[in-house]
Amino acid sequence: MTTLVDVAKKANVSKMTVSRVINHPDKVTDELKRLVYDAMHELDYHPNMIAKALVNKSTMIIKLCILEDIDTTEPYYMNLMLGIAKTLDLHQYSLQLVTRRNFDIGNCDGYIITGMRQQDVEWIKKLTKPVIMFGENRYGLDYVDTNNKMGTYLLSQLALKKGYDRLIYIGIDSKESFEYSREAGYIQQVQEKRMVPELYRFDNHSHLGEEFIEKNWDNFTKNTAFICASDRLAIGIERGIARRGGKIPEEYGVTGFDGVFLNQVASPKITTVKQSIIEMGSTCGENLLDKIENNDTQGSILFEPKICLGGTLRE
Amino acid sequence: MTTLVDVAKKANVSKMTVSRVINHPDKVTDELKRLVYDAMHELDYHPNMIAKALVNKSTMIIKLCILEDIDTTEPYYMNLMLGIAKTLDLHQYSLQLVTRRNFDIGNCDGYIITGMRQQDVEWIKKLTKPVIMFGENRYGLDYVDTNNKMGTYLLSQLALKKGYDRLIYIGIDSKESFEYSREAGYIQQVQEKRMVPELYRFDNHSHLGEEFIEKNWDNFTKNTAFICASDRLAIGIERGIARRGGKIPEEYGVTGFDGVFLNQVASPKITTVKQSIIEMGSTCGENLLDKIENNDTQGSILFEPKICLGGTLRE
DNA sequence: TTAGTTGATGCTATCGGTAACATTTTACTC
DNA sequence: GAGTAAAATGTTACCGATAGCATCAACTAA
Repeated sequence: MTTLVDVAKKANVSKMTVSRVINHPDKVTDELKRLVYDAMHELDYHPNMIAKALVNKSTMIIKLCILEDIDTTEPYYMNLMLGIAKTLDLHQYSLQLVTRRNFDIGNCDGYIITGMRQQDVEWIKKLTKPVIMFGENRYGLDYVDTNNKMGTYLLSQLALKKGYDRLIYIGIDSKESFEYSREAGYIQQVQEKRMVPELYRFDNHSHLGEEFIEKNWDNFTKNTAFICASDRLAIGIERGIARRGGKIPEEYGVTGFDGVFLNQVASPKITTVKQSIIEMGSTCGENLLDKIENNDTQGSILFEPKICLGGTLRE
Repeated sequence: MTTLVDVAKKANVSKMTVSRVINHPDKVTDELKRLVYDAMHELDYHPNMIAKALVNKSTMIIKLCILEDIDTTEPYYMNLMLGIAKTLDLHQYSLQLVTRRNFDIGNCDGYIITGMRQQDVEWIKKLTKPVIMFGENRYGLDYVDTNNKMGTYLLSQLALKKGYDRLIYIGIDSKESFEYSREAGYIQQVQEKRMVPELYRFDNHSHLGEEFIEKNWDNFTKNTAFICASDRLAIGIERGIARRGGKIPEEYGVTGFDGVFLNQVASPKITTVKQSIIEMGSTCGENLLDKIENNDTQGSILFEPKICLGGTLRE
């Protein structure tokens, strides 16, 4: 493998000059720069990241910590990893996939953490390396997420625009930040129209949505739209309505959130918020590397929700 | 961060002795060893892998190269990565997820490659670092895979034992090694029983299996079992039979291969070969690290197939 | 007793870079 | 053209580990 010294010899300069050409090119004359570039090119020189890491006391490793149990049937985490990996590869960083148990094994330059619960805040705040969360939180930890509030706000708005005159929110029965935000988006839209919010919450299983509809069918006047906090719940609602003979989208509207795999199974397809997890993961990586390399305190990043029209709202 | 020198000072020895305690403990007296261990423990010493990597001219990085288009809705690759990551973390290695395009960016100590086609053999054979393939091949490249042949052999055997008297093989129309092996397993079992093999091949989509059954229904005498090369195809066959009013498992048997997510959707569940991709990935990692660290030429590893009983064979 | 052998431990250079300081060159002023 | 500041380039030490040789003590054999 060619090293700095090889290049230096070829270009008849000291290795420091070569190093400067790479890291502080403005401090080297154009003439020498060209000499060095030529030599580098000729020898097919690639800097040794390990040596660099040693002097910088860095590791070129990012740990991705998934705190939830991983449901491998959901493409969510796979997409996240693909996105992160894309960015890291580009910058020659590599990835360690860790869980809470093996979190402390080995060093790294920064962390991406996802699936955080309240009890995790404490130890996460104690970390001494840059951290970015994937998924919103309200503990002051920087994060990357879809703008959840805006998502349900827009879906509610769309439902109203399509002429549904009653909006019911079907939420996830959990105390996580994203759920509060989704509720908030719905509530804001409804209140702006001087309507009364109606919220129900269930564990995130489609059959719970289905049962809810079946049991309470008589309460649901025609021309109602259900704004659901997840595609799972939306699919359940959809099935429930179908069972009771309700017509979607003519009589009832349904919206979801997420763009999970299950949506492919639904019929008609749910109108939902599509999240590009890959892109978000990629941004998440960029953000973290920025923090690491430029000591930048970026703050959080919200992705604007993209509404993905299915067949569960009119027109 | 504590270093060798810190430990050496604490233990009143030279840093070389500390290094020896770690790497060649047999060359140090027990007394010094204990002194050093105590000091290491007291200072919470962890070797700096980067420095180690620099002298060893290693990188502590393994590249995982997925050559297929990744279908993120399949948990396959997620499981693979989880398995690999588990092993690598344990050995302080980290992972780079690369595609053919960014394959050459940056250095590494070894490769895990999956989704290989024939055209890839050439460049893979030229790699100078240890390689292990995930998925069988017939080009002499070491691999980790389920014993595909044994899988269909056993499923066929089971179907016969359950009393089905005609076995039809539904294969995947591709020239990949695993498919040949699965066919071979079926053929061997059938020939041992002096029966005549009947093989059909389709692209790996359930609807193709379904259509095949519908169109050729009259050919399929009762008491036939379909040995399918994938759960996807098996689900299609199952649906086709159901549509035509055939009874599973009483009149017809079906077996699959893989244990993919879709099986959860099938009813009744397919009798299939369950592959623990996580475990296989983990072994794959161990194998590669062995090759790297011990210069070991391990050869391939076959996992014995585990038959997972569903409701598509009698009893 | 003394030379030779063996085993335990220490010393030094090295891996491939970078920062800090040292030195040389350049440019500009009077 | 000497004096000086600024810019360009070189020298040295160091990051944290390991290999190889040097040293030294203990033990064996003549």
